[in-house]
Amino acid sequence: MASGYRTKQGDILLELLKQRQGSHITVNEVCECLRAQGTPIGTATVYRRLEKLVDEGVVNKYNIDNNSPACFEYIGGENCGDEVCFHYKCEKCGKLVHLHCEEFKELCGHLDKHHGFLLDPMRTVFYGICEECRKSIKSTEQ
Amino acid sequence: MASGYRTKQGDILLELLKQRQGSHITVNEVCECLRAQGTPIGTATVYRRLEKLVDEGVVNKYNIDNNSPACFEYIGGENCGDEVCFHYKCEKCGKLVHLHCEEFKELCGHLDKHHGFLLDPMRTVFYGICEECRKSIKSTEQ
DNA sequence: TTGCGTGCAAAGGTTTTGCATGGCA
DNA sequence: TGCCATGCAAAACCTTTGCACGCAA
Repeated sequence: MASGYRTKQGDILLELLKQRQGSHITVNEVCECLRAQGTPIGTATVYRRLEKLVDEGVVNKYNIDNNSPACFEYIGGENCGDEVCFHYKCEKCGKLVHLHCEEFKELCGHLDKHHGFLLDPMRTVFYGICEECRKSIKSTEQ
Repeated sequence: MASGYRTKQGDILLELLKQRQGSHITVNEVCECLRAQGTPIGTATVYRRLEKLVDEGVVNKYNIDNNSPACFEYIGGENCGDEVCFHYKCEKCGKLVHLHCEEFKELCGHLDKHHGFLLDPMRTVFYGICEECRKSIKSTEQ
């Protein structure tokens, strides 16, 4: 899976990502963290390594907005187990949540059979409003 | 609904968007089209007007990638009718396609009932590989 | 006349790229 | 030793912002 040379920087980056498993981190945050802990890595290198990790399926990349930086998250092919794993992002509070649900297997099957489209759950993010924000909106607006 | 002054540029932009109904267009493409037809509008103005139109619900904005420009589409509250409208983006050829399908109503309903999540079809994009690219991959790789 | 809309240019921020250097195998 | 990875700086790109001017109401 992993191609190319193994480098110290690669290990450092992967270690940080693993520590942050379950949450998301931007390239800028990665660089700041590494600088703070005394193991700085160049920005370009971080981008290049992350791109490879995304290709390998070890890391997910989320494009939340066009103007905010991309978010990365370690998944290691394990986090979501053998279930199909989706994410949804709340447009109000910004929360990103994992979803494990059989329903989505059906969705994948449907897209495959009826639309010829092979869905990539890793990269697909549902946008909308989460339960908590819906409650707070209701109680505020009325 | 529409607030503020009515201007010539606003009419021109809206007219172009209506002509492109059913497809997507970037800010850059908008500017080039208008320049080509002899009615140029400043880039900043296009951004500002589109932002308003998005707020008014007349136009949809899709952030497909972090590095590609945002796509805009005229809907006028009508285009997708009462159907739920989704998009999928091919990770290989970059194609962005509309989907109209009852299946997604069920998906919305499921997310609502079982996960408390109010899906925003306007902003949700499915990523994966389209039919044509799947065929070409098969014939190329093997 | 008032004040929003426009257009130009500049700024802001993220991501990519070129090139010389350093490190892995 | 050969080649990929790294790091710095510069470039590229999309989008936003400041400000003076023009136009709608």
